[in-house]
Amino acid sequence: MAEQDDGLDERKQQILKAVIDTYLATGEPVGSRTISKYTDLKLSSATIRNEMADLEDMGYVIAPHTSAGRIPTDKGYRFYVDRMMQIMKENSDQIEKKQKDLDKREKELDDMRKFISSKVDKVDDLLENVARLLAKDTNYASMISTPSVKGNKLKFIQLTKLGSGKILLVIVMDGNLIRSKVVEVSEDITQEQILKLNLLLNTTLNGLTLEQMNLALLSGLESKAGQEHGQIIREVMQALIESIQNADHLQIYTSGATNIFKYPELSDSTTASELISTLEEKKGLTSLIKSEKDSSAEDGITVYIGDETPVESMKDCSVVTATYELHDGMKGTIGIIGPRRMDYQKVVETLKTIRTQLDDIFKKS
Amino acid sequence: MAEQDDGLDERKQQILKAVIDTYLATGEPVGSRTISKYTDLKLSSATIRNEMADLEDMGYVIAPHTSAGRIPTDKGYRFYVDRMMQIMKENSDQIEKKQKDLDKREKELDDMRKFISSKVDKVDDLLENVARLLAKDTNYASMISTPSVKGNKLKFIQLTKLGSGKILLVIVMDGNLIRSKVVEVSEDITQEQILKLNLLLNTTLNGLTLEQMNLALLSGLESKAGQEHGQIIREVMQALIESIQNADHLQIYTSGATNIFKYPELSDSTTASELISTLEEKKGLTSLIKSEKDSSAEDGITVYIGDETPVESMKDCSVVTATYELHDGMKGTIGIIGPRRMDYQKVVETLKTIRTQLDDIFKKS
DNA sequence: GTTAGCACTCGATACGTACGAGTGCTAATT
DNA sequence: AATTAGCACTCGTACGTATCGAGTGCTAAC
Repeated sequence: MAEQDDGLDERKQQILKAVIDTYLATGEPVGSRTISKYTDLKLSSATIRNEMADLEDMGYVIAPHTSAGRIPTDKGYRFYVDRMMQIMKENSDQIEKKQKDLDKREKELDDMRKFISSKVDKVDDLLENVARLLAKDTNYASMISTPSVKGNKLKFIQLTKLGSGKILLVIVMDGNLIRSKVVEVSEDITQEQILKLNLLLNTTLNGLTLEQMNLALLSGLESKAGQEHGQIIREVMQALIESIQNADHLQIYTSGATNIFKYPELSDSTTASELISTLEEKKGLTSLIKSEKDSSAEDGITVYIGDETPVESMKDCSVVTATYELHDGMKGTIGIIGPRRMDYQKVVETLKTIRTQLDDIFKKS
Repeated sequence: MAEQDDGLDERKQQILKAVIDTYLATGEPVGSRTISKYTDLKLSSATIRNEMADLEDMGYVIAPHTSAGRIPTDKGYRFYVDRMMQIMKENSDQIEKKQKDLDKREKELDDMRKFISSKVDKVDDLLENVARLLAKDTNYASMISTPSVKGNKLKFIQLTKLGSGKILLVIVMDGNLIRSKVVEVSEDITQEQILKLNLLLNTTLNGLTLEQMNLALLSGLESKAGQEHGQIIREVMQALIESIQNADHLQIYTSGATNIFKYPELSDSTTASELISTLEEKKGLTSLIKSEKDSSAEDGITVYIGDETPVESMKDCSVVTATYELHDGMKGTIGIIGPRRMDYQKVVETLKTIRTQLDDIFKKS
């Protein structure tokens, strides 16, 4: 019965786990008698009561009122999750999935493959669908961000004269991401000017990432081109710069916001309203998106419990996020938003699976 | 005191209007005494009571329980709205807006102009913003659909060789709508083949609407091109056909879903959940989008009250829709979803204003 | 160290009462 | 004949009280 690092002996840990497990399942405060029967450790309710009193003193559980069972505190959840993650990591090699789950996942994978092959060019639709899938599968709310394309290499730029004063600007990046725009210029541009400009742009910029095309380089290019071709060129370049800067437009898709009504503790009118609002507006979600190097969680999965979340309106929720990678450094974020008493195990597993699938998909294309 | 067409004499109409007006304002059943004081018609509560009893018999109002005031029925609302719309139409010429409103609207208009001029190419963003504006302004939920582009004329098609086996396809339509896609072909295509194909496509298709580019024409073109250029061409054409058919992808933006929590009668957990779900999923909203010629409402404004709505989950709501026009025949739909007791007058006016602004904006571009 | 037993707490539920807004009806008034 | 005053009645809401039971903390026994 050695004391653990957290000051919880083995038995306390088991009891805490039992409390959390049953609370996750039922959503109601769990009493000593329940634990006494539920667990395989042969202990009477009285003993459990004593241990639970200790756990309460240590801040892992709390009793909503005197004569109720205990529910986990954030600290309790945190301990539970950390332990779970550690165990998952240790077992990650010898994970042998249950066949049932495998079949289900395989079906989902198929669905996605089918979908993606039908509309390869529509990354947006894909992500939206993934969000939907996630929400449906987990019964929580989901979000997914478009991967950053800042690190994406430019493949091809093309200017085409459209009509008088109008130029079509098309940018193609690695992974076949396309951005296009019609640029209005004040004076007419000749066919030769366009051809020259095309050549200049492609030779100078080809293979560079959007990041590398910093303002200095571009405006240097602008003045260089300007010397040769005058005012109109400057306008085109200006539009190009804008386009490139806008190309990285971060977008977030959400789904299953109404799933939160499945959890009474979140169904309260104002809580729900705020929550759904943030999911609808999307702006508030950016703080959930992983920064470049999130060294703390090397596997890219982060769990925020209750107050830990950076999003104000999610104080009563837990949030699990994972990152997926397009290729080197181009990360997107997937997130699940649910009640504190979410099925962390399942969510983490699901996120891992989906992440892998996304990685595969993007690697292929 | 002549009997009106609806069997409601002038006084009953006034009382009905008074009931609805105050109910719209307060959201609570209104009693006879309130009316007696509120209106300018000098009548005692007893008289009002008698009249209200009549109105109840005729089905215009209903008492939620014996000792409560009356609330309007759908029939009552319908009468009210019809009358309002008629009056608005009659007065449409001599509408002199209150300066306050004008200022406010003008500010909104400015906001939109500013926004639109900054990102002319992003129709999507514009519409999303309009939805947001509407929701914020009215305190109801809003939706807006992208205008159909089936009637849009093709301005320009361009194929460009990207790399081995990859061709960039760009379609530019009237109003500078751009669709682009990367097409993968099994064999390489030569530069000359591409040039020829470009010429063929532009000469044949230029100026046609997407509608006119029916399958027959395109597949005719396909076989014609195919004779000259072989298998690869067929693949390109196939992609083109797909692109054109997908170009008209109807999209719906919604905003302010959480506004419904401002109305207790909709805040019930399941009602709200269903409602927000439909707004989130968007699919169910297509039935609100106006068909080609909705002759019944010549001004393009339609009011659905309660059960009248075609959307199942909105049985407890009222929905007001308006159409805006890009140009001939290219219509989009704007909609407001709120409680039965919505401020119909304000909503209709707001929709009319926004519609006009949208029309202006699209005519200009 | 564990457990049985017991008094105690407190939320949930049910029920009774008081209150008041609003009605319908009748009789008086204009 | 239409309007109004008056009054008994209805019913939802608020509130206080009683009961119940799940679960606790504590003490004493094992």
